[in-house]
Formats: sequence, structure tokens, C-alpha cells
Amino acid sequence: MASIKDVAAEAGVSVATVSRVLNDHPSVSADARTRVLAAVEALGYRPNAVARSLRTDQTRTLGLVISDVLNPYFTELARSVEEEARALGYSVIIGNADERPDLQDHHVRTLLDRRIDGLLVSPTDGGSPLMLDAARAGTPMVFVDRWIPGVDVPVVRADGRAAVRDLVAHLHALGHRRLAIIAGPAATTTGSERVEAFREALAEYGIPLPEAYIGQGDFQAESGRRVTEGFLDLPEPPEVVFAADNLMALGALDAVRARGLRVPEDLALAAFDDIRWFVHTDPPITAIAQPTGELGRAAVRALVDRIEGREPRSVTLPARLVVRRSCGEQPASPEPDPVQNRSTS
Amino acid sequence: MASIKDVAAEAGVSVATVSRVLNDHPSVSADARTRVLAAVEALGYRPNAVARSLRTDQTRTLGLVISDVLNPYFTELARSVEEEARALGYSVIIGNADERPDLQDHHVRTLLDRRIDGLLVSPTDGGSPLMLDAARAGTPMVFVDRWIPGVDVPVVRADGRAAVRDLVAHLHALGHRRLAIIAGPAATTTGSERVEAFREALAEYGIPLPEAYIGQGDFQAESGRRVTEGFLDLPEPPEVVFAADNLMALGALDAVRARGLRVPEDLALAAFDDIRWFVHTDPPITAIAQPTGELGRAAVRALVDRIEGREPRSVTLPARLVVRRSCGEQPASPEPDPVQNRSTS
DNA sequence: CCGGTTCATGGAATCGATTACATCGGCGTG
DNA sequence: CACGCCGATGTAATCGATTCCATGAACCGG
Repeated sequence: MASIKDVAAEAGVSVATVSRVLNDHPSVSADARTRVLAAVEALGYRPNAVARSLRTDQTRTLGLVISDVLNPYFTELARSVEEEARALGYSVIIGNADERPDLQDHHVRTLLDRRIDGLLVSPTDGGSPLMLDAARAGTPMVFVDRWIPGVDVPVVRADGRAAVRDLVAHLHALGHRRLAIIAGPAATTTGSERVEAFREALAEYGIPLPEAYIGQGDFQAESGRRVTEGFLDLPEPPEVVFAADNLMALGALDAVRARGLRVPEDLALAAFDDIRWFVHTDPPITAIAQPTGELGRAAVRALVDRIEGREPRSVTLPARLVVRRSCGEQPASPEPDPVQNRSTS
Repeated sequence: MASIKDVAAEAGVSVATVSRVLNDHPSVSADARTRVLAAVEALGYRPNAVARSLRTDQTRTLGLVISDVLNPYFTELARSVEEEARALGYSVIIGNADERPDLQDHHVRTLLDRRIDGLLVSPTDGGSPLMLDAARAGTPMVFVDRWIPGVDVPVVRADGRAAVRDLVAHLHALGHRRLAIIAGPAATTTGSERVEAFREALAEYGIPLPEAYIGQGDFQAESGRRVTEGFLDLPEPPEVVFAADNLMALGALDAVRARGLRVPEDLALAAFDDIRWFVHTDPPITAIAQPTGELGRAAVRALVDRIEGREPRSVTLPARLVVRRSCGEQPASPEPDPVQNRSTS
């Protein structure tokens, strides 16, 4: 592969001049510029990003560590992150933690070794020493969706409290009184927060949330299925199950189906995180929708602010309830247009 | 951030010795080794991958350019690719082309600039000069799922011919005679191949495939919707629509629903690419399942073979038909266990 | 006891860029 | 006309690793 030296030789100038042309430094003669450009063209030269990064100590790359690529929520997040980063002149390297702290650490480590300019994380757990050290050592970092308490890192997330309240109101209006939740891992903020929001909303209606109605999941489908089966085996099974993410809702659906039961007649179902398929499931699933794209973009902006020396800000956006039929009632009007628009920056 | 020099100073040895310890070169005294390791520990030193790559001319990184991250098929592919690569000691950088040739080029270019060791591509189009040049210039490269004819690059893909034949047999047995297809872009192999396989299978039953029954999609949901509406507006609409990927099937579902029609009574539906949600849609969707994980792993192995100087081989794996209810018949026995196992290497 | 291995180690070149500093010619101004 | 400044260019240092080569010590066998 041709290097800057080859270009310099071909153009009959020094490497310094070539570099100046490439980084359009002002003092280069028009003549030199044309010759260099011609040589670049002739040799098909492309600057070596590795060498450049070593010298300039910046990679113009952001690392994104997400909890699970198979979860459509994170996939959409990743897409918007990459889009905004690209607009700002950065690349993104994605690491998939698969909800496993050890894998998360693996990716954080390799990303750090590559000297990425900043890190976007949706932590799988309470925070490994590695990540904490990196944050303390001053690696530009922003948490998105989930975060780790007690660390001085900006957080970009959605607040589901109001939407959960709306959901509980909806369920209560439908006559449901025995409400259960499939929680995420307690080590994640979204794991515990959603349970808390649910409990508080129930309290407003004087409805208790017994231990037996709090199932411990891990944000993966299989756990949703297992927990739901446990619920169904209870002497007094719940009337409604609220899954803390869409994958566990899928697992719940699997469990219900395996028993030959029906949603919502035998068990109502709602989920945190809305995805397109929820419109077409049997029945369509009531869900709490996050402004995912906005979150991704805001997170990138915050991180780039931090990297480029500006003051980054935490951002909290509201989530909203999308009522469908999985809890028992036909919504008043059909959804306007189920095909979401995809921006194509 | 501490560099190898700092470690050398701390340990009272030269950088050469530090490097030897780190790459466990045989001739280092036990004493020097302990002192270096202690210094590494004390300083929290991590080798700079950028510098190492510059010197060794290898990044131990693979590039993966996929057509669309929002498509669960590619997401699963990406996951298995990363998994296998990690097992072989490589990292993966994913580029999402969003089915846009310009974006695909953008990612290929940045990956090449980063001097990745090899490239895995599922081309969005017939092949840009950039990609063709890279292949000719000797960049280790493997096509996965889709490929570009006439280029000497190994291909790892699934052959859907037999499964499409099974599908047509199934549809024919159900009495359907007017069969339409929503094709992918003709520039992609999967776009044209699936139509060809469908046409050939139909021919075996003496069923024609009129132009009007070939809708031109682009593998995105919106196109599936548009094409399906066109089909429904035909004087003689088809009885079955076969979508060449899962996203266009989603769009088709949207279109059917918007008209207040029902699947399969008013229009039967089948899709290429099976996804977990198809079990729970209304109705469950008949689909052709690819061995996605196996494809990803085989692709990585082929690419790494090429990188490490061994002879890479093209691989073709069979796809299989999964019958559900969307074409009209209740399958004989329910699916055994809808929760797929996820390997957790 | 001596010549030749072998082993441990350090010095320095190198990868491909960027950039500080030096140099040189030309031009404007007093 | 001379001085100083500015614009264009080149030389060389530098980033953080790896690795070739030289050096010196220790050790072995004859």
C-alpha cells in the first residue's frame, strides 16, 4: 500500500508538503498542490489512519458498548449513535456485551487499548473496576439508557415514571388488580428503576406488589419465559404481567402460548420498550416507547462535547405509553401509520 | 497514559525487555520478568494497540459491512461473526450500510483506512469500484449472504432453492395458484436469486409468474408495504405474497392491516428469513430459515484462513422451510420449543 | 584454562504520519 | 537600496510500540 513517502516521491516534493496538502494547510503553492493531488490520484493513496492516530493522539472514533445486539432497542440505539457520530466526523465501534459483565469488560478493554476518543456505555452491571478506573482516569465517557450511580459521568436516558403511571392507570381502569412484573437484573438501573416506578404507581391505587409478583429476569427472552411460568404456577396467578423489556415480553408470550392460554383473556401483557413487531403480534402489545433515536443522538452530542472540551450535559427524555390490545381493551382508534419513518441523513 | 518507556524506567530495564516480557519472548530472566510485570501492574499499563499495529502492520481486526442493522437477520449474523472472531483472537468493526451504496462505500473506505486485516461484506449493490479495487489489490475479503459475481472472492451463503421449492409445493397443496413475490433490489444477488428460485419452482407446477406479480422492493419495510398495496389494487390480486426478506414481510403485514384485510384469508404471506417474532405474529408467519449463526462463523473462518495464509473456501449451506399458519393451514404439530437456544461461547 | 555457544539485555532503526523549526527567495517600504 | 517580513518548502523529531544486531556474561567441553 502506498505511503506518504511514495506520494512525495511521485510528486517531487517532501512528505511535509504532501501532508500539508492533505490537511489543507494554507501555505502550499497551487503548483505543489496540483502535483500532490495528481500523485495521490495516480497511486490511489489513502492516508494510514493508524499512523495518523499515533501521531495526533486522536482516533476520531467513539466506542459504544451495548448490552445486547439482539435486542431491537439497542440496535436502534446503535443506529442513531452511528448516524449522529458520522455527522460529527466520528466513527463508532460497537461492542456487544450480551448482558455479560465479563464480555462488557472485554470490550471496554479492547476499546481503551485502541485509544478511542470516547466511550458510550449502557452498563450491564454495577460497574467493573475497569470502567470505574477509566472514568476516573478521565476517559471521556457518557452513559446511555442505563447508568452507574455515584460516578461522575453524564447520563442520557429516558424517564419512564410517567409512562408507567399511565400504564398502571390503564390497567386499573380495565379492572386489573393483580399486577406482576418481570424485572431486569437488580444491578442495572433500568432493572431496579422500572420496578420502583411500577411499585409507586401501584401504591397510588392502593395496590400492593407482593414479592411473589416480582419475577427476577435478566433482560433475555428465556428468563421472561421462566418467570412467566412461575407466575402461572402460583396459587393465585397475576392478571397482568409487565415485562421490563421487549425480549422478556417475547419469552412471556412463549410461555403463555406453550400452555395454550390466551392474551389478554388469561393473562394480560405489557412491555417496556416498543418495537415495530408489537403492532402485529397476537394480540398487539401495549408498550412503553422510548425516544430511542433522540437518546442516541443526544448521547453522542454529550460525548463529543466532552471530547472537544465543552461541558457535557446529562439528558432525560420522557417515555410514553402506547396502548394496544394486550391488556384487554380495543384502543379507541387504530394506530395511524404503523410504518415508522426512518430518517436517512 | 503510561507508555512502554514509563514501564521500562519503573522496572529499571530497557523498552526492549519490556516488550519481550509482554510478548513472552523466551529469553528474559525471571528477575526481569517479575520486575516488569510489577511495573506494569503499578502503572496500570496497557499496550497502545495503535502503535503496535503501526509497527507490526496488523490490527487483528476484521471489518464487517452489513446491509441493515435494523434487520434481525443481519444482527444475528453480526453477533455470530463477532463471537467466532473473538474466539480466534480478532475484533470486529461493524459498518451499517442501511442498504445504501454510498454508505457502504463510506464504511469500506474507513475500514480500509484503519488497515483492518480483512473484510466481510454483504454487498448492497453490484459492487463499487472501491470494493472491486480492494479485492483486486489483495485485501483479504469474503462475501457473506450476498455476493458480487465475477469477483474472485470466497462466498459464504445459504442456498434457498430447495426451501423455496418446498414453499411452493406447500402453497400449491393449499390450493393457491396466483402467487406474487416482493423482490429485493436486482443489484443484489439475494434480490434476483430468490425471484429466480421462485419462478423455477412455480414452473414445475406450470404456474406462470407474470410481471405484475413481481414487485420491486428494496429489503426495507416501507417498500414491502408499497408493493403489497400495488398487488391489492390489481384487477386480479394474488392469493399469496412471498416477501424476499422479513422487513418487507412486516411492511406487507402493515398494508394488509391498513385495509382491514386478513392473513391468510384475504392474502397469504410467506417470508424469506425467519425471526423469532414470526411465531407470535397474527397469524404466525411461514418462513424460510437460514442457518444464520453457522453462516457467520463459517465466513469468519474463511476470512481468517485467507488472512493467515491458508486457502479459504466458499461455503453454501441449505436453508429450510418453516411452515406456520400465514398461508392457510394449521401445521400438523405445534412447534416444539419456540425459545431458540442462544449459544454463550 | 580457553574458544565457542547460549542467554539476557540494551541501543537504535523502523512503521507512516504530523509539525516545529530552519532556510531561502521575493517583495514592499522607508 | 537595504532591511525585514512573509510565504513556500524541506529536514528532522516525535508518537509507542517491535525487532535486528551487538555486547557481555556465563557456561560447557576438550
